[in-house]
Amino acid sequence: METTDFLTQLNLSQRQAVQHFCGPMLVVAGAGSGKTRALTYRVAHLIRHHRVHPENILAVTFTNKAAREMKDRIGKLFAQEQAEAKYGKPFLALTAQEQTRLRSQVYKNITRHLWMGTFHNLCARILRFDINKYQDEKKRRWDKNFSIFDESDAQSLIKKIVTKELNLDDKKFDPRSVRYAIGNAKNQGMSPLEYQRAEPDYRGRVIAEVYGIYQDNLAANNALDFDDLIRIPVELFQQNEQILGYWHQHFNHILVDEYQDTNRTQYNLIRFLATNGEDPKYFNNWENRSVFVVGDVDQSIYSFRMADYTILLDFQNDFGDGLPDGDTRTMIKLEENYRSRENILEVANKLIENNTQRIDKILKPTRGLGEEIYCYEAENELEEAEFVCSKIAEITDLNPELDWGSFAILYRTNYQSRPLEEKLIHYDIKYVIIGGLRFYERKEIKDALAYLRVISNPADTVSLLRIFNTPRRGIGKTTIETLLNASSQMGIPLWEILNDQTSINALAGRSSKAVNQFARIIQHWQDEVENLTALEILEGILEDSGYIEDLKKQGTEDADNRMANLGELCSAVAQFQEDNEETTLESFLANASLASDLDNLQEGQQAVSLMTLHSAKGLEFPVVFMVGLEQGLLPHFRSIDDPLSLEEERRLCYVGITRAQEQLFLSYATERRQIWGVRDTTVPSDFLGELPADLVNTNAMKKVVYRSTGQSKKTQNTGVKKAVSHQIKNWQVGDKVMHENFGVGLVTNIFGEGKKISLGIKFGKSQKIIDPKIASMTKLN
DNA sequence: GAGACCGTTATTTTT
DNA sequence: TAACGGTCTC
Repeated sequence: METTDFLTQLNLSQRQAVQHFCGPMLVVAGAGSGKTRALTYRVAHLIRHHRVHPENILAVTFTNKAAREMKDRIGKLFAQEQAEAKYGKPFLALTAQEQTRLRSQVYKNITRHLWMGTFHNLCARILRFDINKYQDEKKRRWDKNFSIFDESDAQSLIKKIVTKELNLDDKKFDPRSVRYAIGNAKNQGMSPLEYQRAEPDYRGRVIAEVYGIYQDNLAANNALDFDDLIRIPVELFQQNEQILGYWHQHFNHILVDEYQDTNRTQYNLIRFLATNGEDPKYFNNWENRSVFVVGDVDQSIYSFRMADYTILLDFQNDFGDGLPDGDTRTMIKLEENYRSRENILEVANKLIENNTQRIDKILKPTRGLGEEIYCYEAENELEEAEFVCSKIAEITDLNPELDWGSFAILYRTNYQSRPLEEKLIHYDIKYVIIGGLRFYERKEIKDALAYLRVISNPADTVSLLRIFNTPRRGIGKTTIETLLNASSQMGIPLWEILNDQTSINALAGRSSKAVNQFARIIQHWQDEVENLTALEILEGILEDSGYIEDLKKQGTEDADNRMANLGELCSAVAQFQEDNEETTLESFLANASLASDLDNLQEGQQAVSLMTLHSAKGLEFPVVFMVGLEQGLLPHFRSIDDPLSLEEERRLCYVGITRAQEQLFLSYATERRQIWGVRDTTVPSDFLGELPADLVNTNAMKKVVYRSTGQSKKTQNTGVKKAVSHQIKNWQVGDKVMHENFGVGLVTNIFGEGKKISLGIKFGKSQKIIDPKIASMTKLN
């Protein structure tokens, strides 16, 4: 339990960080160096020692989970302190009732007032106050009930614009890359018009046009996407000195965690708030004011989301005194690692040394040497999964104190979870998947939220269309088209038409009864929005809309599953209401769109955690398995040719390694199911070669029990497979191939043997002779 | 208006 | 391989 005089529990650098009061400060914090602790204690120290009001502290975390945990820890610190002040004994010695009383008091007086959350969360909060004062270059406006569109909402909206509204070829203007370009523009603070000026060629003009229509659509739906949540406050601050002044005054102390993963817009937001819009170089009014950022360039893994670690590298020149490491008063390095065993750290240190883009820093061990690090070569991804499972079983047998919650399996891409799941089930090991198909992206959850959104924000036509005929209530394409047509010609949201019975009767023809009934249900719950809690509305609308009944009627396993998920959603709403002492629909919705799957990761759940390396950032586990260490997977093939992207892949690997406290297992498969169910041979990751050979045991691991899955695979050359298997395939007449230029073909002849083999292949009508070592061609099964 | 069927196409990472 | 979207039929 953490005691009140927390300063004594810190090392010198940590203490310096915690005691920092005013002015800028950069904390360079390596993995496992106790930076969360430093952040937590500093917030507590500001409140307790410097008498800063919690309301005046803005703390940005990378996930909601991190924010919740930090609030929780701060709450505990104060509860402890007050237990001693009031009752003269430690918190845990109080009765349960006294404990609850104290904790809710601390919540009411302190933690509740902190502005602590992700950029998106905090900005959404700011916008609920001020978005009605914003209008963009085309006079588009929003009001405080705005919906937040997630990535898939945004994507399908853009697809609709590209294919339906502009009649463009979605091969040439792939909605995903268009979305990416728009996101890019937004994160550089560019409006559609500015983008058009910056990219005047044909493609740029088209994208600018899509961007403009996209913003029209968002505004018409009273909706924002993730990027807008941050971009709009920044623009608002630029436009309006008074609003900026207000928030600048409000947030005296700004803390940012994971600063290496902020992007330009987020940086601008911080800069505006900290210096009231002035150039940080010349800003010197730091009285009662600070910017305190914590980060680690070696763990910057979000450049695909426009994160830019040079923002961290520039901090010293930007806000700081710019002095060299020895003399500076605006930078502290935390290098002692309290998490991992020495050999794990050494492997991590050696790996990351290969990167050029860094601040010089090593992880210093404090915990002594640990178990040997193993690297296992599997034949394929199923056997790799087999290895992981049998190791978990073996380790839990030998160490009764470890439960399944002590293990994590980390991979590069979500689809790698499948074979692992299969084997975990086979071994009867309990597991949780973090990420993948996220809870809030499931169909039934999105449907339920769409109902809630329409109730809260009737202008949200995207959500309205989602549920209009879900469950089936006999409203078809023609009816919807007629109604939509009317709404666009009159320039009003679809709901305005549905809200009026006469309009429905005039337009909907045969379906008017069904449409009217639907409209009445929505109206009913809209009327109750002020009187009822979010939970009551959710349960009511699920029943009223016939959604639950429809699922019950189906009676399939899938439908049962969906019902269970809806039940879980109800519990989530209940939980939210309890945690936040806030029961309005509006506040729940604001939160739900931004919730991530990581939020569901509960400690002490006694299940093995499966997640991507990205999701694993900030977490730690006694035993870590990193699977799929192959060229093309880690590093991912899309990053392999670009040196800077390759460095990011290396950081990703580094993040994975540094999650392990006691023991680390690495593995790769020599043959892997790739795309379209086609098997292919693989090459071990280059990163493995960068690890110190004397610390990683690559032998000794083959004797894992292999539980046969049915087909016995006979490979002739197991011993040398690693070196040559990606070059030599055993070709036979009748093999099918996929050729990059000629498509699918059938092997009809084989000429020569061994390395000098050539193949006669029939592609449709034409016959060709091809050297398989040179051709870009893969063998199909 | 609903459901079946077939062909196409996609896998990086996430707030 | 699997999931999705478009088309066709009743």
